[in-house]
Amino acid sequence: MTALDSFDIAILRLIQHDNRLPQREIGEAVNLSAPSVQRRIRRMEAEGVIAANVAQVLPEAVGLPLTIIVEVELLSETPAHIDAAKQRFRAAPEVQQCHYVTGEADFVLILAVASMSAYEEFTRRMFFESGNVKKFRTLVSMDRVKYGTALGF
Amino acid sequence: MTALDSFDIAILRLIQHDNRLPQREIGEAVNLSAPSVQRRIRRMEAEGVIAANVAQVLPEAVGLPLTIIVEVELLSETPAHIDAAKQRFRAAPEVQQCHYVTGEADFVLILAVASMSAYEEFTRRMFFESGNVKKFRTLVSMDRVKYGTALGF
DNA sequence: GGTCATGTGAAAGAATCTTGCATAAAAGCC
DNA sequence: GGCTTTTATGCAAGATTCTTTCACATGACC
Repeated sequence: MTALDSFDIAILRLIQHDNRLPQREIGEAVNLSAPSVQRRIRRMEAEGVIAANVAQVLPEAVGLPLTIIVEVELLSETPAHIDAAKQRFRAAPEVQQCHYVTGEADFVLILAVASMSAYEEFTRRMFFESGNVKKFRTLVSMDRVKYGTALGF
Repeated sequence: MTALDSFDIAILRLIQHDNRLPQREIGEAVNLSAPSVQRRIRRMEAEGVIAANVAQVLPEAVGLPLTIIVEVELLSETPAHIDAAKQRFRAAPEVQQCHYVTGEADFVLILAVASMSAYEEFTRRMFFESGNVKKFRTLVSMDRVKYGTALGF
């Protein structure tokens, strides 16, 4: 993965907020021609610097108004159990984000669910039936104050 | 905000993973003409159902390899203090996501920072100098197991 | 039945993306 | 220094995609 120069950074800064900006406009903003912008974007996509191009959907609009953050502590923390948990969480549709963390918990999950009962069902399925969860801590979001994947660079 | 039908849902399902899919291809996948797909996407953008169209940038690539999750508990929880905290967190470039939550904490932050010392500097600036933070709990991400804004619908 | 509102597809037009190519700057190498 | 190689650039043409127009179909409501 080759290093990014200031043009790449400037392009990323723009498209991480709006990836439908025409290449011509990006070019004007960063002082580059449209084809150059395009080649740089393609290169960064190929390198994985740009992980994905996505539309951000309002959770409420698709019937998932509840955002819930859960800290999960496992009983067994052997590599095999950790990996099994990762796979489980990754595969669960309710899980929007999942982090394997150091500190007082093993995992932090961010969920998008339809209701508290949907969350309860999730906890049964993912925490109790698996048999490897020691405890979990639930934090219900009242306000998604800041949301998205934009970075501060 | 008018309700979404099954076509809208099908379109969202596709573009929340790849918003550069040609309208023609989306149309073929959902059995609609390209102009129809386009009008639906426009409508959903205008209504806010589609909150944004963005490129997801790999944090490592732009010098922010550390993802840190912080739970923050405030001293004073008056509405004025809550709002002040929301503004502070929203404005901080390190803060990628911020949730105001019920439960054992007031806020959950997800940070993207360059290093542990950058994080320490952040805690000084945001937690100590503000004077309204009772305590905070730090969880450092070792693995972004699942990451993004895609929803499971 | 008639009217209105809404959504649709086909086709033309506009804008954007993509590629080929000649050139220029930078890097490596005698 | 002078040469070659590599890499990136802009221009312009071509291909693709997006956008608009328009006539038509469907269903709701009197």
